[in-house]
Amino acid sequence: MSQPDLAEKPRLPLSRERVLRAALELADEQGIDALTMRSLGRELGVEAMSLYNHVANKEAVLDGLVEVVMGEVLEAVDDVRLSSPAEWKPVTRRRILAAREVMLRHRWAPKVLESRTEIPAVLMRYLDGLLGLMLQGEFSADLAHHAMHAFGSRGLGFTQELFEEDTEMPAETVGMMAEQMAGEYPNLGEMLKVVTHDADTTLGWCDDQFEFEFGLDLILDGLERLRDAQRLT
Amino acid sequence: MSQPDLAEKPRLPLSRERVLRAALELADEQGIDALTMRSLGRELGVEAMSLYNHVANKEAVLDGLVEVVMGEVLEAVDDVRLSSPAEWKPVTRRRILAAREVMLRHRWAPKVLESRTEIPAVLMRYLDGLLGLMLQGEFSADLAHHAMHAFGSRGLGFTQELFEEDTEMPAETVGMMAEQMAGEYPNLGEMLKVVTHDADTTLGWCDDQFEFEFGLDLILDGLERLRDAQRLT
DNA sequence: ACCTGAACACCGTTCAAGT
DNA sequence: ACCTGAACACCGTTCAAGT
Repeated sequence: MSQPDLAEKPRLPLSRERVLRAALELADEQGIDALTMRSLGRELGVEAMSLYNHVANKEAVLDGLVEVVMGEVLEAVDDVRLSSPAEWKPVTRRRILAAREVMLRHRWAPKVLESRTEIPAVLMRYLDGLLGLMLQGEFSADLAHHAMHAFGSRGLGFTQELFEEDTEMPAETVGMMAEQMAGEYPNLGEMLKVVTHDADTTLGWCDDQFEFEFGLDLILDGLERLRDAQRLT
Repeated sequence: MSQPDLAEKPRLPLSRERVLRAALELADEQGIDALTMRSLGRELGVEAMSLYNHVANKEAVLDGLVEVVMGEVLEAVDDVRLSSPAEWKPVTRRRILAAREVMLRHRWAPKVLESRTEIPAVLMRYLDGLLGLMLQGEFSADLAHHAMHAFGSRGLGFTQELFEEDTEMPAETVGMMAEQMAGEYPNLGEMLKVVTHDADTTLGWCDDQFEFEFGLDLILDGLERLRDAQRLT
């Protein structure tokens, strides 16, 4: 057919934008390991090699994903000015939990973020905003600096997960596990026994969101105390 | 030569032990990315495929590395019994800093640990020990549970590094960077200016060990406070 | 029982060739 | 200017063949 392809799909041209959008979708739906240049090409109905016309290489794709995700974070937290220093704690708390919601939508994001060799500019922007809250909250520059380190990845809404989020289990099952475990791991066994027997205790087994907020509040409270101590001197 | 190889090196036979020792050395010296089945074979003067007679696959090698590293950690921290509950804080602190020393000797360890899909038994053993200290310190099972989550990877002596440890810089250089940065990142710029001008402030620029201990103490202090509050009820 | 060589199915990426 | 096909240099791993 020498006719111009009237019947064919418009097949909008490739672009960095489209490549990144496809990459995001792929990572969200199939995980970051499923994202290869070849699979990404397939998703776009194109050979893998065509992608190199729009992105330098795979690292550039990952950099782009970080930009997109951090963009979502920055959008979710754009309230910056405190009307009073006292607002520091609740505002910071809200901001970090908002960042966390974005991270939970893109579970691969922490891993990709961690794999960057240069600090992405979007991350700098976010950290600058977080630091701004501390300065407005009347932290000294020095204490604010330490605070940023103390937050670590928690400031972005995630923690290093030492073990995968387990599937939900009925309290009974956990109780049985406790029995089994008690032999090799006496303290874990004992803890599990108590935690699962008290009904009024934190529900069932590890609730990641609860634990995240627990750790976050521990740090926020500690920092506030240090700030107040520093003010008196 | 039909003679038996008297002159050749004894060439002690391969074994899981030897494979792991070579892997450890390779990872320590050249980084974890340089550890491939082929490079590991080369190190041992053998084809990559021979390794499969002694380890199931590459994942098994990484599992083995975790065992070795956590073994070093467990060795470094075998003091367990507290003579009094009050000892909880200093002993826990020492234990975690001892674990950190091992991690600093094997910089790839956090990444490998994080990549395990099952919780390694050696890790469980370590966590059980840490939990034991908390229980001896008269934490309730529930609070001890939350505390373990709050520690996260810090309990093992490392934090998620959002940016690589920069090379040491003279204070002047940092000062210049601050000027440059102030445009795009006003809060970071301001912080840097102050931090680098105060001579009596925390030395120079980010001291990782200092920041780690700062964050650790923040958590330990917070936990102790919660424990004492819980005791009164 | 252990080691090897060739091969397979995947990567990311280069490059000359097509349109 | 953009896309493609063949190819290269790497992975981890399988398997039949050697000793």
